[in-house]
Amino acid sequence: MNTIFDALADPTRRQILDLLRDRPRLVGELVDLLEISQPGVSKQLRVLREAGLVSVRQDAQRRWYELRPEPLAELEAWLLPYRRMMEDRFNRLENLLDELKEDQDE
Amino acid sequence: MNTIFDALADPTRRQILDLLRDRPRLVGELVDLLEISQPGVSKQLRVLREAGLVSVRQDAQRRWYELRPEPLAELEAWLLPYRRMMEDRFNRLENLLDELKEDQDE
DNA sequence: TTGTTATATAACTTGACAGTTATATAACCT
DNA sequence: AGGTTATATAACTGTCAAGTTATATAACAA
Repeated sequence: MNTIFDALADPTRRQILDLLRDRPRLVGELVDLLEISQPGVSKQLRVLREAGLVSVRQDAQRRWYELRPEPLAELEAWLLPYRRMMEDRFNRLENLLDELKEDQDE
Repeated sequence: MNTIFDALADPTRRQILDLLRDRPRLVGELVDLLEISQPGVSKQLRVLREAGLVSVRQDAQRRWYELRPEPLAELEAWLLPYRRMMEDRFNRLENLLDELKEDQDE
């Protein structure tokens, strides 16, 4: 279940995902927008496809790549316990500040 | 700003973070729990330290490593627009199902 | 057909990085 | 001091993956 983290580890792939957030795009469009070769883009799209993060629709010779955000739920799930920790820490900090304020008011 | 994704890309580092969620730990404890050498652990701890994900407290020859979840907020921020997409998709699906149900009731 | 367009795949190169062993550092203990 | 414990750093190795160029595939256009 390593694959989501792997897929997101590469900045080019994250850039592709960001671009696909606007709308589906052809490979050629992505090649124009990114600064790597067409086979390079195709390779990254393959990784994203295998991670389930994009889907493809064929249209004659063209392929429309579309974002599929569902697998990111796994990331969210991983983050959950850490988010709780962050909230706890934040609350503890707030309480501390409140106490300091009360001390000052005395 | 690539560092958070990089830091989380490696499964050993994620394992370390998970272990530190329970409580701060000594390097030696982590060495026992993981299946890599002590220098290997120290190396990953260095990466996590540089990403701000752990802090260290020295205690004689020992070093307590503690989780610092704050930098994960960056990940959360990155996820935000994707989460919105997921919610939209989910809502659209719900509406579709509702409509189907209505059609059936007629 | 033949040529062109759009994308994928193969083969290769290079750089980065996770892990290793060996060694340095430095604080403790007797 | 001398030995031990805990960790970090250095130097090395092997693997993997991101990018490249060259080529294959396959759908369209004339």
